[in-house]
Amino acid sequence: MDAKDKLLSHLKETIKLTHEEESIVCDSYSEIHLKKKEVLLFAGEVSNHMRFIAKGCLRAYYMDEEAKEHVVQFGIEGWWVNDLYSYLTCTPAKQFVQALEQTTVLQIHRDTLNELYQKVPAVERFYRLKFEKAYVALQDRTINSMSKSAEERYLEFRSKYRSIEQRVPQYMIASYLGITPEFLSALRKKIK
Amino acid sequence: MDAKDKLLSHLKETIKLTHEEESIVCDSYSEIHLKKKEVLLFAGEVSNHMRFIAKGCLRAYYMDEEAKEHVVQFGIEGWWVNDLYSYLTCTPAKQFVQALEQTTVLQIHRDTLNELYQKVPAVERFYRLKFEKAYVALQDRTINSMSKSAEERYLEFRSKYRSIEQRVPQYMIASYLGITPEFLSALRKKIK
DNA sequence: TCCATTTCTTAATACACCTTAAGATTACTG
DNA sequence: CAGTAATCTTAAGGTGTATTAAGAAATGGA
Repeated sequence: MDAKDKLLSHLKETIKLTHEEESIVCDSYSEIHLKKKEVLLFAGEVSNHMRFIAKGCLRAYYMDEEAKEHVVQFGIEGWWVNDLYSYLTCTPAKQFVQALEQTTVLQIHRDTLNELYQKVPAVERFYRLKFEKAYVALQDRTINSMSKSAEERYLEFRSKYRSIEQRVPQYMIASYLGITPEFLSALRKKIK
Repeated sequence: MDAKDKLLSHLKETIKLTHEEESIVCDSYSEIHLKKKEVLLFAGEVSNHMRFIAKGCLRAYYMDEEAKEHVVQFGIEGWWVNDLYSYLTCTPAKQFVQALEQTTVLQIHRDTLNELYQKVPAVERFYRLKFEKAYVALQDRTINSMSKSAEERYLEFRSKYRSIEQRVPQYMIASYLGITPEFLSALRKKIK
């Protein structure tokens, strides 16, 4: 199954599309190939695309004043990864988006997407739901990180994203959880 | 200026409305009066309304497993406060919304709002932008709470929301910042 | 296959923030 | 205006997580 088929079947989990609409949709996205470690979006640029992972693995992260990296999100096949903040507000991104493996991304420019909303209204509904879910996930994470211990957060991450845990380096998981790699290592030892 | 005028002028900061549209909009919202400490939304209920504060002060908070309260958001005149998660997904709210002062709220039911989107398309745009901003604010907060010390977060809160700081109890600010009231008290002493 | 790089672990010490408990203020309510 | 409730402060001692430094293990490139 090629990248565009993956996108179509992903969309069709949520909305219905006629054959004609399917081809309009396909024509609107362009396919990007990334090597491991390649950066797709740099902080400082405006994120002008919505991005779908057809294959591979990405992370979004930002750098604080002391140049330390903080992982905000991981994504694998079937996920959307972006600096939504930047995309939605047309302001410079605070986050980088980087490939952690060789990765295929389908992306659509904001202008193209707005045209697509007109041509295929169901797509607007798809993205509205997408933004809502992004909000919900973020809120869960905020509440979580403020009220649970690092150990609880790690156990939750593990049960929720087992497939991701096995694909990305531990020090990035530590960063995602908001702890140091040393402390995560200690936690893992303790839990086992 | 009465409550509905406040809502209208708030909307008109972002979108344009004809006189006819203004009256359609006004008819869609209902006015609620709350006493201090009164709860507008209980965790467990589905939040079916978008809520605008015309006067007064609200907080949104949730309770963890140990029945401790965590303040998620404050709001004063001109703000929207809600459990957006619940509203957007029609699932039971995790948060309570409670008045911290005698408060006037204008609220619109989801069904009424969806009808209003049809009648006055500019309103849909208003809310789309509202949801985007809510996302952005939440992301800022998440990043903030994970990468900054309590002292930095407090100083930032103070400069950003001076008007709120003066209206709500310190122990709620501590809760919002994710620290204990005792520690906030110590911070304040140290800073002065 | 080997070397260089990346990633993970261990352990000692340090600090940010919490817990508990008590008392001091301040704000409501009758 | 007093009494009670709500809020804020102080202080001692404890815990979770960070920092630093070093070495061990895994991975990738030549």
